[in-house]
Amino acid sequence: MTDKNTAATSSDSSQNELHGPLIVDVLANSKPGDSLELKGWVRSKRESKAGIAFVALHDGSCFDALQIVIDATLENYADVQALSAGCAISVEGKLVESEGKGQTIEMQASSVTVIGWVEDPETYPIAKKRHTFEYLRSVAHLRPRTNAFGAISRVRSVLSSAVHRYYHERHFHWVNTPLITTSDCEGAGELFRVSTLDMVNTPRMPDGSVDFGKDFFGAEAFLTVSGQLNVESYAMALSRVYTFGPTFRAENSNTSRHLAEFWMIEPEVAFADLNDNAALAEDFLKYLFNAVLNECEDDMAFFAQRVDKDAIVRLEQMQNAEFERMDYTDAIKILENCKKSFEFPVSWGADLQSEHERYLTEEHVGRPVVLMNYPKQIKAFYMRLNDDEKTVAAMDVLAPGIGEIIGGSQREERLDYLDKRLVEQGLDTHLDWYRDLRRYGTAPHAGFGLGFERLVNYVTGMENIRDAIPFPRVPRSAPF
RNA sequence: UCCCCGGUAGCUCAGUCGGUAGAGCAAAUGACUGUUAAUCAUUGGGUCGGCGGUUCAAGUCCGUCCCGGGGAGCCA
Repeated sequence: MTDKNTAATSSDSSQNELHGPLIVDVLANSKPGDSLELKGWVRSKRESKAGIAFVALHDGSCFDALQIVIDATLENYADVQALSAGCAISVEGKLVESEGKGQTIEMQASSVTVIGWVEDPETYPIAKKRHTFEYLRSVAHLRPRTNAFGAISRVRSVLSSAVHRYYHERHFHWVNTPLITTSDCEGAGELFRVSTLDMVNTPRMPDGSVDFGKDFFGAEAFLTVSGQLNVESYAMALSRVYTFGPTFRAENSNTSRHLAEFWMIEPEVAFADLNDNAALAEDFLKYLFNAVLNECEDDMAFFAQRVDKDAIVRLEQMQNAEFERMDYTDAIKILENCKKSFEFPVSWGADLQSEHERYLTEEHVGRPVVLMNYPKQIKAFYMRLNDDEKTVAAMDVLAPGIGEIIGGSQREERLDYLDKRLVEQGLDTHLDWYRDLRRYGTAPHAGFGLGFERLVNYVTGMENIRDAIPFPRVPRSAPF
């Protein structure tokens, strides 16, 4: 489809040829005296009836709006007077140094064209006032027009780009694992069924059970809960790989940290052990934080001012701090010996509760903690059994304020050990293809999963994961 | 799924002892020659989440359902 004659390939500023410059370009590159045309939406309008109107024009390309100064002598000034928040307009004019205090540069308009009116300013859901995040969730199709959701969107996009850049620079290859799977044992959570069967007249087997052989894939199918098993097969050929895509869990989880549809990043590295895995997780997170600090200065300043005053400091301090690495067994000792009284008991062999994780990362250490080597009975079948035969080479990265942000492990590469775990978990009749990876040139390998929305929240200081994804899907709610 | 809290104007909330509703913001209109969440004045705006019950009378009390928030479990 590429064509050397298209405009996009004939210029080094191709983005500008779509419809004139964006405000981000103007603020970075233009100077007083330049004439240009801008298109965007009205954030606010202040006017002095006797002769002048100020419109804050926003196009989402950056945090800032550009102030447009409009003289009453303009022939369609009545239109300008009728503008309200949300109107789409096109403005031609000349950049001038601002006489006002809030900005250094502004545009003196020579013409203003209204592209789209707001039909009823009083009921426009994004009125020129503060709104709660809770309310904005109910107008998720309009909330990107606010400062906060504009900023979240740009940070999310920059993070996503940095994820790919980080791995690309280190010769990891992006593998697009399937979203539909017929294996019901990927090891995490409840699954969403994918089916084209008639739910009213369902085909049945003689014993009355559903005949999934007649279903679209000829077998029971689900939305994936993880791309890990699939991406392991590519790690066993391309050495360094990662997935980055949507994931689905049909858990009835009603918390500020869970979504039914979320994005996950899962690197998988051949010939790596658990320590390599922990080092990768730490280096990766630091790279992402650094990217946001460098590329989203204005957006981060907004979060620090309006959402979480520590938003920037937290990421800056991370650059120098080593993540604390701690064995599960040592963590249990710390929890048992600390004076704090917990609601749930602490004992070796039990999974840590939220309150325990929070104590470790927030109070005991005060920065991210990598917890390693968990009891095998509380972890998944694919995690590598340690020499003590009691623990597996698993790790969780816990972050202050957000809890588990990464979960990963060194994988069991020895077929006999893997088979033993599969039998223990009653999965031995499945996953022959996964066993093949251990039969043909097996090798140590390790990887982890990073919840992308949890990362977005950690970076921005936002508290509810429903605000970290454009259109959140949670139990009993998938509007838009 | 469990435990708490909530649902009243476009938004955020108040509403006393049960007696048919109020504020701020937003909006509209007007005033002001440079505003910055402009300011000042005026005006309009209500199925009090749904259903049922108690009562002469319910926003208010009772039951139930729905929706939202916080926390827990599960996890990323």
